[in-house]
Amino acid sequence: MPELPEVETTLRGIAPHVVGRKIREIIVRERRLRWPVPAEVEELAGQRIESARRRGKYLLLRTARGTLLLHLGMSGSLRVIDPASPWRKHDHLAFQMESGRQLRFHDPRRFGCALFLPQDDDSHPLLRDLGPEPLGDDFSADYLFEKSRGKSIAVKHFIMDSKVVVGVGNIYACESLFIAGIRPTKAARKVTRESFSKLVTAIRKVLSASIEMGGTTLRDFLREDGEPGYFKQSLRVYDRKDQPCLRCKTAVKRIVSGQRSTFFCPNCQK
DNA sequence: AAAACTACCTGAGTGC
DNA sequence: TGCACTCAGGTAGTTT
Repeated sequence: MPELPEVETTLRGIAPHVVGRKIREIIVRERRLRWPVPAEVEELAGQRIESARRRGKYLLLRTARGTLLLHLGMSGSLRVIDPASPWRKHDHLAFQMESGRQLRFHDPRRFGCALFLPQDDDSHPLLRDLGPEPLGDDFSADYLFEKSRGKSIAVKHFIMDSKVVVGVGNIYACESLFIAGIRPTKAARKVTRESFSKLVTAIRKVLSASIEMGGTTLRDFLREDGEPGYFKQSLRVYDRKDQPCLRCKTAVKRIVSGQRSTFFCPNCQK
């Protein structure tokens, strides 16, 4: 599923094919995404895409007339393909570029969205309250420490809150907490500055490593689904219930926290 | 205000 | 083989 690294990979993959290029036609086959695709999206036909950027898991393609905001939800993907490619089930949108290439949006579960923003700034409600980028300078141990004071919420849930920091999904939250040696259920307010320091390092490490893997699949993902199958191999605790902890051999535990599967080593994570 | 919970959706997997 | 069921996931929106 598209986590932050995969969205970043998608951005890097599509950018050369869309930035500086004109959209000839926009085809909407299924308007019922998370929110109905507004008519303004189709009105971007004829516009040139001036830039492409990512904010959290949102992709923003700017034109002189307004900005296209895309989110891949849980099952979405964007591919640059030959326009003659047959429409697959769940291919909902297509952006036919004047270059001849076509950008196609595929999303079985339709948790993704395609919206129109009048301006390319972060004032839109979906972007306005987002926390810092985990790989940016504003994300630090001090920031997390201050932000978490007085919060009884589980630290795992805390770092998965996009108002706290963007792009940390269930899998990366589990992995980062394992590396940092922090129990996922620990109240955020009880996590020390030192532990947050380890956590920040861990989050950066996990995301960066994953982006690099995404980089490896960059060439393939234009053709295939872009699902990096080998990412699973590098997971340390996620989906490893009852298997030995890679550090101490204790059986990995699976619990449900905040209605999400949570994996941790009861010995290494205090 | 903060925390907890719900809804949205489909495909994969499981058990009968 | 097929049916009924559960689960996964991001996040906006609602309820406690």
